[in-house]
This record gives sequence, C-alpha cells and structure tokens, in this order.
Amino acid sequence: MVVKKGTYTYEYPRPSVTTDCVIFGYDVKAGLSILLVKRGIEPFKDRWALPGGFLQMDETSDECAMRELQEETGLSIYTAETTDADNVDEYRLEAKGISDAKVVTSRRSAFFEQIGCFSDVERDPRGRVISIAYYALVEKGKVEGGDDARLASWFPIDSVPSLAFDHEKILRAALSRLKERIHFKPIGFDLLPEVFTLPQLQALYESILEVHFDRRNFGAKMLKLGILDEVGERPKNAGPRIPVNYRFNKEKYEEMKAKGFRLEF
Amino acid sequence: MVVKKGTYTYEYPRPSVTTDCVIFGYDVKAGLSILLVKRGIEPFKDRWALPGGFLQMDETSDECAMRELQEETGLSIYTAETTDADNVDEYRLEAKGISDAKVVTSRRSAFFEQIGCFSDVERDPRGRVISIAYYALVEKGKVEGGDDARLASWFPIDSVPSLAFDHEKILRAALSRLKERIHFKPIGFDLLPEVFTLPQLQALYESILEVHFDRRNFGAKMLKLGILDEVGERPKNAGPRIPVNYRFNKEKYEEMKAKGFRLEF
DNA sequence: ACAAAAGTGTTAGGCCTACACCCATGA
DNA sequence: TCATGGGTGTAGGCCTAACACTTTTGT
Repeated sequence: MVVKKGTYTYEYPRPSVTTDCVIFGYDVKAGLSILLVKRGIEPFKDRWALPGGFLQMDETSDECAMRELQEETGLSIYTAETTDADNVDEYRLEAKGISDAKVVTSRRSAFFEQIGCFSDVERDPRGRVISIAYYALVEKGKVEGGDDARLASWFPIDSVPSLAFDHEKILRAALSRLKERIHFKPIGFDLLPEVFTLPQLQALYESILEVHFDRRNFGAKMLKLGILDEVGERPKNAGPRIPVNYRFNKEKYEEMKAKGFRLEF
Repeated sequence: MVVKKGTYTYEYPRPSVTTDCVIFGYDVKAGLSILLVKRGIEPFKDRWALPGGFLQMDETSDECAMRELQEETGLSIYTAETTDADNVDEYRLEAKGISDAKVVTSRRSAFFEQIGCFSDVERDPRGRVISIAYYALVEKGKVEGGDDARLASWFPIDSVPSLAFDHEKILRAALSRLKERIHFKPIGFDLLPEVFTLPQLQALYESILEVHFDRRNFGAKMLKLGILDEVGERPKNAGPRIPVNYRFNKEKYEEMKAKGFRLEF
C-alpha cells in the first residue's frame, strides 16, 4: 500500500496515529543516553524530539516504530514475529545485512518493547494525534548518528534538552519501564558491546537504576546466574588493571527462563 | 464535543481508534473472572467480546476506557488525574455518588491500567481499527451484570468462550500484566470485598498466579508487610471455622511505598 | 464423632549485605 | 613508587520453604 496524499472521507472523525521511539544507548563516558532528532518542520521546528512518524494503513504499530528505528539508526531490520502488546513482551530485531556476505558484526539484535498509547487531546498542535510509544535498546557504538538528512544526536539522560510535543512525558515513561524491566530481564546486555567486563556491566546497571552496588556482591550475583561466559580476549580500553571479559550467553538464559527464572537487583 | 455522523475528510488515511477493557472480578466459587458483553451487531454478532468503544475526539484513551467501564459496570466514576502510559502506572477511579448522601458503600475505587495498543492490520473486518487495551480490577459483588440493554456476563478465566476480534490476544496480555503487577503492588485487594480473610486473600493470589502457597508462610508474609488491619466483624461466607477478618490499610501501604517497598511472591 | 477448614512455630538452607586487603598496571 | 582500579572471601542476618498438630464449627 502506498501512502498517497489525497482525500480520505469518514463518517466519524478519526485521530491521526503516530509512533515515537525512545532509543536508549550506553557508554561509559556519557552513561545512559537517548537518540534525538532535531525537527526540521513546524510544529516545534528546531526542537529536539523522539524519532517517530505516522502509522501507515498497511503496517502494525510495531512495524511502524521499527521502520522509524531503522531509518534513524541506519540498521536494517527484520521482524521475528508480530506481538503488539502481547504477552510476548520482548521483541528482538535481528539486523539484516544488505547482502549476507556483508554481515560481519557479531551481534545484530536490539531489544524493543511497546510502552503504550499517549493520547492527551492537546498533545499535538496540528490537531488530534495520538502516539504509540516504544523504547529500544541499541548498541551505541553501532549507531553513530543517523544517516539521513535529519540531524540526530545522542544525549546523556541527565542532559536531555526541552523536547517537542509530550515527548518528555514519554521519556519518563520509558525510563520507568526500563528500570522495571531490568529487574527481570537481562536486557542490559543489548546496550553493551558483545564482549564486556563486569565493571562495565555494573556501571550500566548503576546508570539505569541510579544506585550503587558493591563490586563483590554484584559480580557474585551476576556470575551465579550462569548466563555469562568468560572470554579470553582482552578489551581494547584496558584500564590500570585489565579486567576479565565476558559474553552474554543467550542460550543458557533461554534455558533458565523456561524453568522459571528471576533476575533481581 | 458531540460525536456527529457526517463527513470528515483528511489528506491521509487514518485508522479508527477504539479502547477495549478487560474487567477482572473475583469470587471464591468462580475464581478469577472477566466481564464480557455479547455483541448485538455485526461484525461478530452474538459473539462475546470485551467491552469497548470508539475514541471520541475530545477524550483521552484513558477517559474513553473509563467511560466504557462505567457503562458496563454501572459505576459512576471520576478521574483522579490523567496518566496515559505515564510512569504513574497506577490509576484509581473513585466512585462518585449521584448525591453524596447516597454513597454508603465503603470502598469505591478500582485499579485501572493501560495494557497497550493492538494494531494488527486485519484485526477488525470493518477496516483499519486499532485498539488501546486496558484492564480493570473491580469488586465483583458490586457489579452484577451491566444495567444497559447489552447482555453482559461474568466468565471464569478458564471458561472463557471464543471471543470477537483479537480479544483473546488482548486477554492473554491482560493476564500476563496482571500476574506481573501483583508481584509488586497490592492490587489484589481491589478484587475483594473491603473486609476479607487470609484464606480468601490466599485463594485469590493462587487463582491469579496459578500456584499454591503454604498457608502458614502466606499468612506470615502478608502480616509481616504491615498493611493489613484486623477487623472484628465477620464475613458473610463464614466457613466451618470462622477465620479472622482483615482490611487493607491503604495509608500504611502508601507510607511504605514511599520509602521503597516490594511485595513479592 | 467426624469431616472440613483455620490457626499456629520451628528449623535449615539460601540469599543478601556489609566489609578489607592484595595485585596489576600506567603514570 | 604511587595512584587507580580490579579481583577475591567471609560472616551475620533475614527471608524462604518445608513441615504437623490442634481447635473450632457444622453435619
């Protein structure tokens, strides 16, 4: 179906429907960050906003948000299955290479979840527009600025500028959901490079949850879960002392999840 | 704003937007149940469905779902604040009496939360219709059948008939969300009469979570939370041996919640 | 008196938390 | 050699889960 500007007539008024996506990234320097785009047109011209766009008639809201995510991050994505707000509340987007041969990056998936509908009557000055909000966790290193004409930039979560529409409200909801989720799902790994160290992982958790953990306790708990594999390589950014490297073992996690599993902090 | 059938023209096609609400109730005999309405018109005429309706241009999706809930349950409701999918993920609807003098029932609030948007392209045969789904917890005793012309009926959660649209999918999501929430919020009390016994409360938890608890451990844990007040009265359905009665102390709960509080099972 | 349901306490194991010292590296 | 940051183990308290008998009531 092609979106064609034209004349569409209905017996009852209908709202426009958009999706907006809070794209989270993380690195040690900036901490938890989000990807924003600068609006090129009115309303809120030149204000920063969450990436988003209008729902097409032939796509689900999931697909719409994924499309936007793909446009902003430059990642090519294919959908594993459709879920909406189904009980399968986890959504993995596997990257699809332009050609199979070109795909050499190790991990190409992102966590993706619907937050919900934001529908304040006055949230968009253009008229009645409701938005289905999503959040995604991406590996920041793989997404250095969008590749389309729009200006896109990462902002540390504590230095987010004033946002367009009700996007600050959406952001608060996304943060709230992220904090909630990370208690139960090992989604933090989606924000890190495939190989990481325990201190990095701990800093990530501390950045998201805004708390401090004891090094020994954090490490012990993580390793006890049995979902981390030690990796022989060394990280490029060796500190004063070189820490041990780990890799998230998704298979072991899926096994454990099947027989009831809770990850709490 | 009055909804008027007429001619509404837009430059781009727009979906219709509805809300649907999974209304949960509970009693000892039937266990966890939901309120369904029998559709009087096509599509899915004579099939059971979740109560729902179209979003009006002057109301948020929260207000729309509340309006439907009110129509089905006969409860008059006022909104405490608007939340959408905000981080204030809890929503309390306080009943508003026709006149203050008439309000003699003790507890008049219900738990109410948005689940999310369901937007499968083919979910409604009438065309592109997306639905914002909600669930609500009500005291079943106060809602014995809708009072409008539509046929409304309670169904135990394990005897739900085949539903219209994608409502079975929405129901699965609602159950999943309910199970998740009850781990952290004492929302179960919204499903019980104001005065209840520990065995009743335990049966409720067991019905929702589909597990079995040891009586002694369950009681000890509940009482240790300090959010239950012992009450001298007797419940109407006293068993062979008369159990102790309790009342949920919302004030104590709010206090504890403020200083970090987790309710786990 | 018997059946059905409710009340009650203890113990063992696991998990959480708090805490201090040593070692490797780079400056 | 000094500062930085990483690795490591233990002990106490709390929570959890498992477990049986007695009491009350209605039939």
